[in-house]
Amino acid sequence: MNIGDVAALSGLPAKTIRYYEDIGLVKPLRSANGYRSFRESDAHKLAFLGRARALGFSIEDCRNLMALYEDEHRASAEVKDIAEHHLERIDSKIAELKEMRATLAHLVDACAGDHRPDCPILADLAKEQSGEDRLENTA
Amino acid sequence: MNIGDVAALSGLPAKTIRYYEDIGLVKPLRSANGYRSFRESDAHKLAFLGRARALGFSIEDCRNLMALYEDEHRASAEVKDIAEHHLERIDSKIAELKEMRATLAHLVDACAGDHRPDCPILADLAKEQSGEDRLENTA
DNA sequence: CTAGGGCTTCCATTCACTGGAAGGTCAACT
DNA sequence: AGTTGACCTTCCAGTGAATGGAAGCCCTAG
Repeated sequence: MNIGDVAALSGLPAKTIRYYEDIGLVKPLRSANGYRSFRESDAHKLAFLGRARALGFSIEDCRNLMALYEDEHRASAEVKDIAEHHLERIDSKIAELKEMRATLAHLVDACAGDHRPDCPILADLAKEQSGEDRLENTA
Repeated sequence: MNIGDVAALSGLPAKTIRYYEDIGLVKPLRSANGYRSFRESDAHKLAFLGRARALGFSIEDCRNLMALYEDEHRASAEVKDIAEHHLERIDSKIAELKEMRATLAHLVDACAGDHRPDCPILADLAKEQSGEDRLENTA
């Protein structure tokens, strides 16, 4: 299979597949003409990577997950550990975004959004420092 | 004020402040010794930037928000527009993360996490393509 | 034999910093 | 006067995970 074929199969852009070879995630063979030659197993790996990335795993996580996948003697605990850590990262990211969302939604709500210059959003961004900060600076 | 002082005041690392000067977000004066010399207004700007960034606005958004902040004849509608777009981005990001979270939590839940190699997480990542994909490829 | 599509490599760019090296400056203490 | 040590300067490189583009092979169809 040429790169275009695995790209179609895995749903990954050819560019990305080349990049994955660059960083050692796949090691396709080479045809006589210099083209990358992908085996079934390479296509399978790439699909695996695509799904892991879609779940938000980092490349390093993917590397580790692949290694575990290929290790018949793995302990599922190791996989679960990676997944649980990732779940925590997702959760804190969600929490962070929700907090931003809450603040921002509040400000957007308060803003008239008309032709006049008065704007609670800008007022908030420009406000003097909050309680804790003021304490620090006054101390 | 030297850079360390505004860093303390704004809560931004000195490195970041230099970077902001680099990309034209602040324009501190220079002392005879070559040190950056920040006015009150610069410190104020940096605090503004810090808060906007903390709300997740991109640097380009920050640039525009600053410009609006400094424009007495702005229409609050312009500010609100930027904020609403950002709110949408946040919402779709949250939705995306929640979806990941749901899938991942399900898999983590199903995984024994013991010494045995059997692992639903890996099984899912390695599975043959899903319904839609199979349709596409069979066609 | 030429046009096109697919493939190759290499380099630059993205975003928003961050780290580090090499060196100048300044205030304080010996 | 000398020397720490904290602070400041510039410049270059790296982060993550690709993505864009240029220049140039390769292969097939017409």
